[in-house]
Amino acid sequence: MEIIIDIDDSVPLFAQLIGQIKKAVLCDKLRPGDGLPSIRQLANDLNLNNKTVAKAYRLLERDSVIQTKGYRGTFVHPDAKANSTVDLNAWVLTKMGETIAAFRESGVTDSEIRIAFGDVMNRRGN
Amino acid sequence: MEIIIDIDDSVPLFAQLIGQIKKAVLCDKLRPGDGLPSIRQLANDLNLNNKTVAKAYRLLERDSVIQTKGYRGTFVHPDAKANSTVDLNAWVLTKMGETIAAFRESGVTDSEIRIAFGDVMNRRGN
DNA sequence: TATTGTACCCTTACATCACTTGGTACATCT
DNA sequence: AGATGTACCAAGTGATGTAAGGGTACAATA
Repeated sequence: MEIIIDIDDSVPLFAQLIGQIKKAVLCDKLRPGDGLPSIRQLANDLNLNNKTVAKAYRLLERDSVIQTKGYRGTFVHPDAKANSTVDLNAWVLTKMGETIAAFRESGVTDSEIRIAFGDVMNRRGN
Repeated sequence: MEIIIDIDDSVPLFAQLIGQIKKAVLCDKLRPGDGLPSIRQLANDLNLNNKTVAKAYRLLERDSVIQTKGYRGTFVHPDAKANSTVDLNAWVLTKMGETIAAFRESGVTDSEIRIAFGDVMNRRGN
């Protein structure tokens, strides 16, 4: 598995990692059940921080592209290929767009929309 | 009509102005048809910038609390009292809260929500 | 004991936006 | 001429978020 990370790319490092792994899955370079490098090892290989790799892995597991089996390591999810094409962000983008469009049509200022957004996001921690 | 603006208050100046005028309407210190000071004059009286007062007036007119009659000045809206209690932001806050709650329950990261929000807001200027 | 994923602390750099102020200009009315 | 609301471009300050890094620690496994 070859992974290339470009520090100068505007795309965040963790996002690049996610993209590379998803692409590897789609190209059958990574097959369900295959083992992935440990967080620390991959971070060392790519000269990244553990936290950065851990973040990528966390997001990939949430999307069911990979599967972490505790202390035994991390593996490619059985349905990885299908889940690599699913873009959760697309649905979020659509839904968010509808909501904001409704606000704007009601005459709500962009400024007020931003304030409301900030309030809601801060009212409950992640 | 007495208006008190506190520079050291964390509440934005234009928001303070809006609040004061709405309160004056609710207390019958301002009645429908009453004339309001011109933007420039009020800005001068309160030691504010024209733009700040203009912004407050613009928002107040959007909410039908006041009515600008071109070059003849600005007046209190006939339904000002009713419209002063209506809080557009409340509806925005609720709707926004529902949308974000749906995202969170789907496992979407706060980070991703913010990115989607930023994308949508920037995709179409106000 | 070494390694696994995970969690928490704090810090840095960078970007974005809200708010405010400044100045200038316009068409319209009195 | 003077006043009205409105529009445009520009700038600085402060707050806040992301991304990334450093460091340390934990329980569970081989």
